[in-house]
Amino acid sequence: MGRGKIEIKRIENSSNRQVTYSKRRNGIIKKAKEITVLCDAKVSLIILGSSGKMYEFISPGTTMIDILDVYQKATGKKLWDAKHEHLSNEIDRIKKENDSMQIELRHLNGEDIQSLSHKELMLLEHSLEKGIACIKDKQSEFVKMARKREEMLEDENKQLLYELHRREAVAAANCGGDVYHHQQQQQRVVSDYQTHQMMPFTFRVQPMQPNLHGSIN
Amino acid sequence: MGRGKIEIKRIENSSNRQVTYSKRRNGIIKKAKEITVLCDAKVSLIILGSSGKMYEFISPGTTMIDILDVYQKATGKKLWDAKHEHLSNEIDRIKKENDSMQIELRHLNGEDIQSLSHKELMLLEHSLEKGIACIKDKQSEFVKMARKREEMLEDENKQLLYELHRREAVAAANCGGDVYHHQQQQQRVVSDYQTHQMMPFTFRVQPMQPNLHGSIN
DNA sequence: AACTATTTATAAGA
DNA sequence: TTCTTATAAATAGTT
Repeated sequence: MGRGKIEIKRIENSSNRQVTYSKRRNGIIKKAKEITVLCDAKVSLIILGSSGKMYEFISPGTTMIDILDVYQKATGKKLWDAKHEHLSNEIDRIKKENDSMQIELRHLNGEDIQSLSHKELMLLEHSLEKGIACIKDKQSEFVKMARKREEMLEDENKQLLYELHRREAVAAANCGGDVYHHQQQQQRVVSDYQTHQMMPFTFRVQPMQPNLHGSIN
Repeated sequence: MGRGKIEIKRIENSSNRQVTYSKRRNGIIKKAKEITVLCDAKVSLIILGSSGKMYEFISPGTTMIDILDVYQKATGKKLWDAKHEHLSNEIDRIKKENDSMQIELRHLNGEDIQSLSHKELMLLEHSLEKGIACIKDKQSEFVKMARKREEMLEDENKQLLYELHRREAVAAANCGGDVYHHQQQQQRVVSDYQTHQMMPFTFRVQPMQPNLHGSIN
């Protein structure tokens, strides 16, 4: 289809080849568009010339991925499947692990235990009791810690109370005189007064109730 | 290019469309081959008709994967990368689920509870106790079942024992005479003797101990 | 890039 | 489907 007939073999003249490439490339893409419209066909067409520039046509209404999925199924060739097989296997493996954990959790919650044997129930119970024992341990630690803090606060209160009374006595004796005379005697407790300069405050003198039911952390 | 000019729009007549599809499909594939030879081009062409059958042409000297690699780089579109990403995300998601279940399981086993607050420990303990309660329920069912079976066996034993004594008495009276005279009186129990023909056996006369610690199932 | 002679593709008919 | 053929379309070589 041209001024002369040509053999279908590589065009040796580079610029002729380039021109022919350009013309025929457009021709093919046009044909691809036409068959898409005329015949409801799905076409994927990629053309790479020696320049490296890429030309493509994908029928509207589909995607490269759709077409390649069909291609893979039809040819049995693997494009990305091989790469994904490994990931898919990984997913399966983890999902199984997941399922068995889910079952274990349900059992530990006392759900779905209809199918368990007596022996399995015994093991389960044992496990639960071990869990409770650990938690009770931990909780008694909390209680001990609370007691200790309580005792410390109580001691501190007593000392503060003592110091307060002592100062009141000194103040009464000196009647507006040198209030700070003995202030180095009780190092730890007095240090707060040095910064607060006799700010008014209240003492807790009753021991704290152990706080077992609120959050400590 | 035919007897008449046609508009480029869907061919409504189905058989015409099919014929045109077939002709043009061959035409495009021929053109693809030609441009490959004439111009050193690399072509990937996939055509899907409404029949579902796939036609393809890949320039000799290259592969679909080669061309698609270029395609991905040129377009920035993700073909298998997209799927890859999706699978990776899926794995991440499941792994997280996995981890949290693992932690929950460890907590239920009383492990790794150092970091838990008092409140969390309370919830955990409550959950464990609920689990134990469910299991104890189930176990008491087992015990009831065992009791029931035990009672049934005990009754049966009593009846068998009674029957045995009766026969011994009859045998002593008749002294080798008609042993089977009254054998229809106790239907259910006697039926076994009919098949076993006075085989020697032992009775259990003590009640069974409840079997709570072995497997019943 | 435009032109155009010619080849090629193909629409319609058999 | 396939063949035929008139005609449309593509394009090789030219400008």
